[in-house]
Amino acid sequence: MKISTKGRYALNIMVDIAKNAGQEKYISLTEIANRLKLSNKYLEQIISPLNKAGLVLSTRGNNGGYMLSRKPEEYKVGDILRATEGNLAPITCLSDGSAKNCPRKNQCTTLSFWQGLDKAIEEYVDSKSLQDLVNETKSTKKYVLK
Amino acid sequence: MKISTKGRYALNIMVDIAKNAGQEKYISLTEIANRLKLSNKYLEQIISPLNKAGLVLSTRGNNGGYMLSRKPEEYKVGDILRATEGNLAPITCLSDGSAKNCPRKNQCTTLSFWQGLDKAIEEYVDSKSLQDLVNETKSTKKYVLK
DNA sequence: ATAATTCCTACTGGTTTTGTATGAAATACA
DNA sequence: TGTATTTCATACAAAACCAGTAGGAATTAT
Repeated sequence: MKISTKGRYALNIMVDIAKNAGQEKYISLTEIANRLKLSNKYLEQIISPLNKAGLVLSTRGNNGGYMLSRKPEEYKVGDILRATEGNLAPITCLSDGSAKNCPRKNQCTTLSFWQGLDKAIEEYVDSKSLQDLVNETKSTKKYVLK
Repeated sequence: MKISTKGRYALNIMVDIAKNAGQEKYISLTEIANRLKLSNKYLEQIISPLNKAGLVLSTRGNNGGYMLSRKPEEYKVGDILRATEGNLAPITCLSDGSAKNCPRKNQCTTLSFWQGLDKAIEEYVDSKSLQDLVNETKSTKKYVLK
C-alpha cells in the first residue's frame, strides 16, 4: 500500500513552486530539481500530468518554466496525488469500475469494507491543501539568531 | 496505492473460515480454495503469515486444517492486513522507521501529511472487525423463496 | 502403509517502478 | 539570425515487486 515516487515527488515539486514562484513568475525545472536534489529528467515526467491536468502553467523556451495556476490554498493535496498516481483506490475493481458489474458482487463480503477505506483515504487527502504543506516549513529562526 | 492480492485473499480466507468453521473445527485449505475459486498452493503462502501471527490455528495431517483462534468480533481487519501486507504505511520512511533519523527531517514539508494519512488508514482498518465482514453476507432469501 | 494435510523453499513469467537517453519544438535574447 | 535555454514527447532499460507454480518434506488419522 505504498505511494510511488511520482506522487511523493509531485508534492515536493508543488511545494517548491508554491514557495519559490507561486503565481508570480515561471521557474525552471532545473532550478526545482537542484533544490530538491532529484533528477531533472525524471521530474519532467512527473510534472507532465500536473501540467496536463491544469495544476501548473508552463512556458517553453529561454526563461521558461512552470508556475502555479491557483493559490496554494485552492489545491487539495488529493488533486495532486490523483493527477500523478492515477487513482488512490486501494483495490482495482474500485478504480476501474469493474466492481459495479462484478458477477460475484452479491457474494462479496469485503466490497463495502474497501469502499469505506477508499472513502477514508479520499476524505483525508482532500482535507489538506497545498498551503497546509507550505505551512509545514520549519522555522530557521534559531540558526539566524545564533 | 493498491492492496496486493495477499491482503485481499487473506480477508477472504478469514471470512470463509469464520463462516464455515469458526473456532469449532479445522477445515482444510483445499476446501477453502475450492469455495473461493483460488489456487490452493497460493493460499498456502497467504495463510502462512496468518498462522505465524497466531490469527489462525492449524493441525497437520489427515483431517487437518485451520480454524480461528478468536471470535470473529475480536479480530480487527487491520490485524489481518498487517500480518499479510506487512505494513500499511503509505511511504517507506514511515514503515521502516527511517523518517525518525532522516537528515532532511526538518526540511521535509510533507512528513506530517503522510503521517496523517497513515493514521487515517490505520484508524479505519482497525475500526472494522472480521465479524463486520461476515455480516456483509447478502441474504439469499429471494432465491430460496422462489 | 496410505492418503491427506500443513509446512518450507525455490523458481518463474509478467508487470510496475524508477529512472536514463535522445531529440524535437518553442522562446528569449544577443 | 543564430544560439542557448527551456518544455515536450517518446523510447529504452535495469531493478524490484507481484502473482502464482512446483516439488517435496513433515505430520497425522485411519
